[in-house]
Amino acid sequence: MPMSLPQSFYRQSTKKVAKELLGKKLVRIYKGKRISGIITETEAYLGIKDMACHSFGGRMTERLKPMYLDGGHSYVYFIYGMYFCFNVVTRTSKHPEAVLIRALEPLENIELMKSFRGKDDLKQLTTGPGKLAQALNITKDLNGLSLAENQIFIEDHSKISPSKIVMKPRIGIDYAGEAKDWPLRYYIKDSQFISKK
DNA sequence: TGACCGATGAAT
DNA sequence: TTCATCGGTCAT
Repeated sequence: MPMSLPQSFYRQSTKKVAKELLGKKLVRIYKGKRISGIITETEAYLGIKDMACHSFGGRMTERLKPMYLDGGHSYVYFIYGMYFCFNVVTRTSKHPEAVLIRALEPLENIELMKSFRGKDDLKQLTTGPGKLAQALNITKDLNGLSLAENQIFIEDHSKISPSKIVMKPRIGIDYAGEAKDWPLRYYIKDSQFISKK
């Protein structure tokens, strides 16, 4: 029986967590059913010194509260008036950093994902942060939760060797000054389930 | 109370 | 490459 990752996993450096989340399984429990996928793409957001990060400069508002929880909590935010993005909070409450989950390879209850997405194409179900949130029915209800609880959590699955991890600049943050070029986007080389090529 | 805008997606 | 999109956020 797989177990969800220990709290200690999330309290490591944000870059390390972002890389090591690749190959692990994101599990959402919906009405008693498991909806899951293998994490194929992530992005690290490095807190107060990272202009692309919501908590840049130490900003602290109602929306950002989950980022100031200890590592191992969820941070779900709403964007573009229609999508949710799912993040894993890292390190400790003194460091408002997180990892955005950008893409999954569908695994369990794929039919349920198709119905939530309103699409049949496997490649269109979870290849993007907004898409995967929709496929797993992730909404604001799941914001600020401990990943040790049983609504949404992450299980160990397969180890991705460093040679299979591609590093690139992050998506959609052109406004972020020098941080826009930092190679904080990670994905599994040759995976068919990536948000952009 | 309301002006502003985005860690996107889909179509082209 | 372009653009629809609109609720939430945050400063007032």
